[in-house]
Amino acid sequence: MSRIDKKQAILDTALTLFVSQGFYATSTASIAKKAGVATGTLFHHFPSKEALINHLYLSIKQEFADAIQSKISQKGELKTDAQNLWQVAINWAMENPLKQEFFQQYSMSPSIASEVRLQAMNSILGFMGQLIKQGQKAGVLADYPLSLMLESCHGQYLAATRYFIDNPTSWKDEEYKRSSFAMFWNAMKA
Amino acid sequence: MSRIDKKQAILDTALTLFVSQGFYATSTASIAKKAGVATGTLFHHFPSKEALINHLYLSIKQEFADAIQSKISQKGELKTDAQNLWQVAINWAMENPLKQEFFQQYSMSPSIASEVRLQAMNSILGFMGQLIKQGQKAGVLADYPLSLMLESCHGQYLAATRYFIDNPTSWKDEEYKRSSFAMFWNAMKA
Amino acid sequence: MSRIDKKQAILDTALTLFVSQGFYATSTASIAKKAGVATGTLFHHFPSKEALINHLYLSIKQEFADAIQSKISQKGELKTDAQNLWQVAINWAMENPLKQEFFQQYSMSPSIASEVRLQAMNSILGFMGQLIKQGQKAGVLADYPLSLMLESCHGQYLAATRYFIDNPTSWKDEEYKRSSFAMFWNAMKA
Amino acid sequence: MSRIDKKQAILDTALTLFVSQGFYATSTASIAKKAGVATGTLFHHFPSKEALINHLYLSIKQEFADAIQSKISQKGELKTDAQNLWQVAINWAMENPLKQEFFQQYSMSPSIASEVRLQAMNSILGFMGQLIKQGQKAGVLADYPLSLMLESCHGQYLAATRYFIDNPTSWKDEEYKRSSFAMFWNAMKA
DNA sequence: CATGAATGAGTGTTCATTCAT
DNA sequence: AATGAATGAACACTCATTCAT
Repeated sequence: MSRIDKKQAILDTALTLFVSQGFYATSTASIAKKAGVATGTLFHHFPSKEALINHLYLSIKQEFADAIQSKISQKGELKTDAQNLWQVAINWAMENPLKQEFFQQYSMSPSIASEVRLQAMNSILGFMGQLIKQGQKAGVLADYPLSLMLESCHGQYLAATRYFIDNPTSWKDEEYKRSSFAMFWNAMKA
Repeated sequence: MSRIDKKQAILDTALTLFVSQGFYATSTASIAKKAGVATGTLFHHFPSKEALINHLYLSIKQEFADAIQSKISQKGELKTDAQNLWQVAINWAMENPLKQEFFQQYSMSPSIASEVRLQAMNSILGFMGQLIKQGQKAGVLADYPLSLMLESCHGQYLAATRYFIDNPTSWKDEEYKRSSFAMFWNAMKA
Repeated sequence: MSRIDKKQAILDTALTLFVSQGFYATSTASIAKKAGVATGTLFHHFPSKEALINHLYLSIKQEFADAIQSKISQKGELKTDAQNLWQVAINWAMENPLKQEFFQQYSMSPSIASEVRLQAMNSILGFMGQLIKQGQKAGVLADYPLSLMLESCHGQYLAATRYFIDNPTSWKDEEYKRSSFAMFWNAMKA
Repeated sequence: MSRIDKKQAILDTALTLFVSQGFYATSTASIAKKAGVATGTLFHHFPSKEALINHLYLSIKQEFADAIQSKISQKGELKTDAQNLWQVAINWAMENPLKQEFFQQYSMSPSIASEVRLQAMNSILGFMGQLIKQGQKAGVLADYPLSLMLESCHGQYLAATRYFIDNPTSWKDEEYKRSSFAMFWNAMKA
């Protein structure tokens, strides 16, 4: 196993254990053991357990942002774009349930340094903010305060993924898919 | 200080410390000290630290449910009722920011036994479920799957309180108040 | 074993182990085990290993100062007083070889906080300083700079106890006893 | 940087760090880093951390012995020779404060193997022993037991250098210089 | 020779919990 | 019921040392 493999093995194992047992109930020793490395190796790559979870948080947020932005295109028809975005975002969650679960658990938790949380939030919200402003200019979206809309979007997304991850078959059901987008869209439309 | 006072002091202090430092970063000794009781006393009232936070969770959820249900009345006009409900619910959060923050942090956290979480959830959602079903029968609310709507409601509520607790002055601003309800209502309306 | 007994057992054991193995080679666990208490108990009485050795250092210095000052009397004839002082001080060292060894090892070591070292030093040196000044005024002692004389006294005392502890039978030999005092006294006399 | 340069860099850095932080508080990694070499390199030159400090101790003792012996000459007048010796020895300490401080800290510490300490001691004391014996034969020095006098000399030297290193300007003051030698000499003279 | 990633035994310290008073 | 000293398992983290490159 190469250097990079070891680092990745630590990150992967940490993700699994943090989600299934929680941050504090997961000892660094157990991460190292399950990842197949020595305890010291974990601390060779990450200066502390805190640094490990922060790194995990940021890298997953980045991975999510990259996945979304690479797959959506703006063709002009905003509702279609939004529908596409919603589908891609929830698809990502369905394909990465562990990572999504990680967000659900740690987005509000004091285990993640608040500055890290902010930094991650802004990278995504900047992008969403642009979209919403465009929609408002075009008269398609309601003129609610931007920051409130962003928080609402985020809340709806968390709620929808929570639901579909707990009930994965529903995501294959067109009625559920359509309903979830409808609630998301109607909340914001003009 | 009487028995009951001591028990309450422990609960109050635990709430404050769990929210500001997190469950695992808060030692039972520090709770006892700040509450002005001996370390052993905490364990006379609660068999374990886990039992303490579970008790806290359930009692706050109950307090919330009581506060809501005592203040809303169903006059027949569903939208007005909903508006009233939304306002009452967010008011409660604004008046009890520590308790609301506690929900935000622990609703998704493995610190709370999942059965306790479910139990608390159902007591509130049962009530909400009734309201939504009525609205659908009356043709005022859209016919989306009930469980999905409940999750969405919950998500919107969490998002809104998150926002207003972070920006308390906005809750005095009619535009923000109206906007937040509009998003909540439009998401669900027929 | 009572509370105080446990604390004392910890101090006694720490003294023995610190002297025989050194501060860093002595684990807190080994101190606790040999003292017959749990590891946590050590930290119940001393907030840290550092605090333990500092406490040890100060309490032994105090014990030495008390022992000396209780046994010497100033009759006016300074040389006789000095001889008495020298004998009492070395006797103390011979009767407390562990404590003397502790000084030898830790008086110069960075294991003891420098402020603690200073504090201890001053309590003894204040007393010695008085004696020397009296001797100078009486014309019995040479008019060397006081601080230099104090350092020299200390050095002679450390050297003598080092020697007699390594060669305990010599302390019963009048020639050695007389010689050691002669060097001490002649160094300072007018 | 050549092999020898690297080895010297390691020794120099080790000296600095051992003195300023203590042996156990100085990690081999920190020595290597500050010396500008890899961690493994340190272990190419010294089989262990222990070996490193022992080497350091012996080489500095040797350096001291060489410096002293190269600069003193025995002209016959013992007091003058002694004065010269005292001055040269303290001068060396003043010019090599780090190395002197190293002795102060480690001469009594268990960090240095006791056999190494003895070996170093004897190389110097052998030389001093000769001088004292000559002085006694010539009737200039008192007939105290030799081993006791050697220990006393050493103690006075340590005390004097401690003082002058802490108060470097005093060493330029003739009064202090004269006083320190006077105490040293009077202690031993016949 | 030189490197630095990897190792894993060992450390100081914490803390939920117990129990004699 | 209330206390707080005592417990000891568990933890995050360190570090001298090794060895493949």
